[in-house]
Amino acid sequence: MNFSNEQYSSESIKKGKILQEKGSYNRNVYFVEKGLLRSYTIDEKGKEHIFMFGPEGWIVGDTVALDEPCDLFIDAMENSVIKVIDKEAAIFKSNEHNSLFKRINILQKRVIMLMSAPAIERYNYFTKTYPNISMRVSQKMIASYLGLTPETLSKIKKEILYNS
Amino acid sequence: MNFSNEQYSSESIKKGKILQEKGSYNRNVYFVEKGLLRSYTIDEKGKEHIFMFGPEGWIVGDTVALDEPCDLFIDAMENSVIKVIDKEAAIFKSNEHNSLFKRINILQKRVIMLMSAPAIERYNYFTKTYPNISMRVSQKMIASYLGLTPETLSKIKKEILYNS
DNA sequence: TTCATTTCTTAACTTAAATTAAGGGTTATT
DNA sequence: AATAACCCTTAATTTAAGTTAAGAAATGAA
Repeated sequence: MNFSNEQYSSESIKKGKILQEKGSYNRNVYFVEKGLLRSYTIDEKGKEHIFMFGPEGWIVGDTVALDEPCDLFIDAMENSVIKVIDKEAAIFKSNEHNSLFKRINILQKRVIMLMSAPAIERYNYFTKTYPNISMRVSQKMIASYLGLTPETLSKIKKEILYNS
Repeated sequence: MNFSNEQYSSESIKKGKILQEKGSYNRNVYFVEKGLLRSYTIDEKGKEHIFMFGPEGWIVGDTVALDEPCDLFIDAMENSVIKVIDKEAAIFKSNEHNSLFKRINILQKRVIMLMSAPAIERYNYFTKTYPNISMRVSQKMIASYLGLTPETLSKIKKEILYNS
């Protein structure tokens, strides 16, 4: 990675600040120094689906081609400090290979999970993978990330309590 | 990419040949010169879920770290000609950046689809994205890729006929 | 502090997709 | 050619998750 130092200047943004709108064109991605970003879609019914959380050290961005409209909204879930990075620089220069590779792996696991795991296992997988994030966001947000409704998530959590 | 020429020698494999088993360790990925590969998981119930199809020009591989067991099986769906490529070479050398970037984008769109789109839209998305592959594989395989049962896919196709 | 928003939980009901099962059609194999 | 193996479709039934609704808890704002 190594956007932690040099070259790019930090920017403080407030909770709720929108950094990218779905359908817009954006040459930037965002390195999170402090705080928490998220990327998400809104479907035809107006329902939000969180694609990724971006806590400290993460890069949040849309991997759509530079000349195509974005698939995702990006906003701040907490007051945050970020660095705005040119997408091309993030991809083609620097030692980003490893990071891209990790990103693919996370997505690979996520696709497998979404296709094959029932709600309860998705939740267990999430809490194992992101123990720190689950404390910082609402259940509604976790449900949105898992592709569930908050009601279903609530029901599942009760089940987990009883069976342990 | 550019594994089409030089350096790596081609290998002919028969339909059904297994190139990677879930849980094994594999330093290789596979460039498809001719034919069709697939990567897939098998869940606890024994059900297959196709993760990706790999027609001509694609690289099929597991993006898990080198020292971790693979998440996916890989096998040949048609008699194929492939090049076996060292995973590290594929990632860290050569002009793979662009390819990795595209791969992430495909996965990004797939995650969004799996979270937000009902069965019928998943099918429509698939036929648009892979018009050539849908002729070459069974409906069972397409269903597996979409996270549906063959029965559901059959029902959906009938609906599409009636509403057009 | 009070009022308003948003969040979480619970329950009844609905719905989309899975499961099970059976019959017909293809393709492959001996 | 005959048999087996697999594939596709259809229908009945079940199940997991979504929807709707309403009240309690928490959070935020005036």
